[in-house]
Amino acid sequence: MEKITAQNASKQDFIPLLRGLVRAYQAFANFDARGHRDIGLTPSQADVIFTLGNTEGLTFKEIGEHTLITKGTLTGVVDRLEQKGLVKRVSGHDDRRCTPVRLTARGVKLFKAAFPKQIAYLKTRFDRLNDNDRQQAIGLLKKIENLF
Amino acid sequence: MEKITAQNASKQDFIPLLRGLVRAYQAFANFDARGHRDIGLTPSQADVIFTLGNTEGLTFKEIGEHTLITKGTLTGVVDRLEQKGLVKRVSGHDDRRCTPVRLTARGVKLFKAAFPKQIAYLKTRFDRLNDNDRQQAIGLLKKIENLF
DNA sequence: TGACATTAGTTCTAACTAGTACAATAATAG
DNA sequence: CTATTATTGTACTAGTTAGAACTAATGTCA
Repeated sequence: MEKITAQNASKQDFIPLLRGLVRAYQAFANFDARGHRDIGLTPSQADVIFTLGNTEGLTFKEIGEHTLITKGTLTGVVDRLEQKGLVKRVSGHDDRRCTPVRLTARGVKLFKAAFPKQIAYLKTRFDRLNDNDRQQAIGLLKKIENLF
Repeated sequence: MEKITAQNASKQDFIPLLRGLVRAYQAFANFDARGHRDIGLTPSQADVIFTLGNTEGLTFKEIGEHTLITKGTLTGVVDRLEQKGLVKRVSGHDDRRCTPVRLTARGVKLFKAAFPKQIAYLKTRFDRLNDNDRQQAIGLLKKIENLF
């Protein structure tokens, strides 16, 4: 139970875990982003398109909960997707504060082409991890998420 | 070996792992950022200050390798830290392309106060994970990093 | 040595990011 | 019913982000 100082702080037992989490995430995120770039979408834009796929439209709140994009950011992301003609804001929700967002015909077309392609692209790498490791990792990552 | 379609793509075995990784990282990053905000630093700025602590100065390349901040971004981060008087660019490196960055006296003072505090803050949460889980997670995260 | 490639850091751009403040709407309590 | 409170999405800000083009300095090789 030694006091933490500027000298010994880096030697805490949990630091390798912290660094492992950051590096694993970054490695994945960079790889994922390379796939999106071929489609002409940013990671956030792809995240929204893929979330809206196979739905009849979702509100900003729902999209945000699924993608972890905060609402202030989401306004801009949806703006750009709307400019590209891939989604549209819809009116007529029971709660008039809510604005559902739907894929346009072009958005659906892009979704159907790009989503399976991106999943297949990711699968080539994730498949290198065996079932046992994968299951263990899922459990441990859930525990880590719940620490915070 | 079924073909991946827009319908079944979300049901691939690796998706829960992908989502677990993203959510664990985000939960950690948000918690970490709350700690930095009390110091008046952004996560990237804190990352640089903490990397420079206990060194005689590091080049942009070295800082980038440690923090995973790309060089284009790092220029701006160091600019702002220099404006705050926390770091300074130093000349005199053997390789005249290199620009070492050092903490100023104020930077050292901030580092010595803030670094142990942030580590202690993170430790309160990471300590809730037992040794066995931590060791397993470190190994699995390394495997995940190496997938990409 | 001279041509060529590589590396370090800067500059610029488009986009994302969290946070705050705000307006419109809805829910709740008295 | 009405005052207060909470929720939804937008506007705005400062800062981060990756990528590409660029300059200066270094390394390589013939």
